[in-house]
Amino acid sequence: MATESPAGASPARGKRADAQRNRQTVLAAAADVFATSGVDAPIRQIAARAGVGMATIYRHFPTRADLVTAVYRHQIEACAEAGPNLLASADSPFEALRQWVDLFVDFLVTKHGLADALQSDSDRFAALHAYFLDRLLPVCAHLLDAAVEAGDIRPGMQPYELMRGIGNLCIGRDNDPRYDPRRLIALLLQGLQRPHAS
Amino acid sequence: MATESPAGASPARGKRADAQRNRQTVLAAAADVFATSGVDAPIRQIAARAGVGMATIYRHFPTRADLVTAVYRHQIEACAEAGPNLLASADSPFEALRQWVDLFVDFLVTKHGLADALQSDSDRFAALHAYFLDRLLPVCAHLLDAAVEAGDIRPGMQPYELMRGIGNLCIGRDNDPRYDPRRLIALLLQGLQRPHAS
DNA sequence: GACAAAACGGAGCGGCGCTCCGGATACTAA
DNA sequence: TTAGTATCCGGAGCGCCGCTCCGTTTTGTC
Repeated sequence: MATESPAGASPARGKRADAQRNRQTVLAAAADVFATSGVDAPIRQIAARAGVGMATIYRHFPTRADLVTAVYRHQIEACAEAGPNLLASADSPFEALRQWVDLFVDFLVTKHGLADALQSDSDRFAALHAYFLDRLLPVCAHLLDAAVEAGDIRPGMQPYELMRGIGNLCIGRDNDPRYDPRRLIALLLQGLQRPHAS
Repeated sequence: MATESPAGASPARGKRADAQRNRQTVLAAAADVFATSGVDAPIRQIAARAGVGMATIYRHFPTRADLVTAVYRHQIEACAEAGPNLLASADSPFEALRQWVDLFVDFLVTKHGLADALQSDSDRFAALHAYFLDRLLPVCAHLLDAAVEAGDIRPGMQPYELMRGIGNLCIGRDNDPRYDPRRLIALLLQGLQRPHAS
């Protein structure tokens, strides 16, 4: 499955030893810097943190999106894999959807500027956007379909629109007590529910 | 009312004639450039368009937010003033709220990158954020209160959270048929409605 | 140990935000 | 009209950033 993934996964096979080492070093440094300065942090800063030249970073991760993707790959995968599990364990498909959305939101909110980057109209992050969609859209679609089929929500909601809406709501300064994306997203999901008395 | 407004309104009184002329020239150029290149367009570009030095722009509009505010001031005011009118003319307070939100969304969506700027965590736009809030938050609060009092929606929604949520949903590339912020916002408002059968 | 392929590092280029200051310009008073 | 001055203008210049190019170093192989 993961012998030779396409977008900068871990193409360590066949690479020189120092290249592999540097790749890991850069990844660790980027994770640190992203956590403190956000995913928009200057490449120079990451390079300095890693004790490495800038060209090395660009060589391993041609686009900023590639670097961000690589740093958060595991968590995105975990989120994707949680979908089917939740569907099996939750009381209802709608409850599964709600829990999955919570997972997704928690992920986005705890990463400085990740949600911003996801919706940025700058094409610097296009690959990141694409990766999120490729990986998470099918999961979301599956959950939505299940909820529709169970009669929990009414049909018509497009997965893409829902995911972008959720992502958008997570944009902004963190830790503002006046704004909690979770409350609005809960409202959104509630608006999605099929009225019980119709 | 508007004899001497605080944040760069039209402090033309007492200024030299050329300064007033340049102010208008810059405003017109900025409106053009914003429309084509978005509100993040380089200051140099606006200066060139206006046939003016950069320092002239910074002198009249110290912050980018001041320039953006000045360019869109009339439309923001119109949106603010529409609130009470809609409340008087609509069939119900909730309907007035819905129409006002539509107005607000139309305004945001038709301005390249305005919504993005509003929620940007960069403090370059802090003043813009503040101006929107100062001007529109009371209107939104009034509409919300009226709708709550009429029993249209349930209480508890904070105006600030609603406005930021709407603003956030408007972020992103324009003219994507797969994503229409209006649909999600309609869903949000629907989730806000008091269930008719309790 | 020698050799070539692979990888590295940082100087350098263009673009941008913002400031600084010598020069031009518009008002005022005589 | 003219002289004088406060006001305003313009763009060179500084620092920061993304990204690339190329001389140098490291690694693996024979």
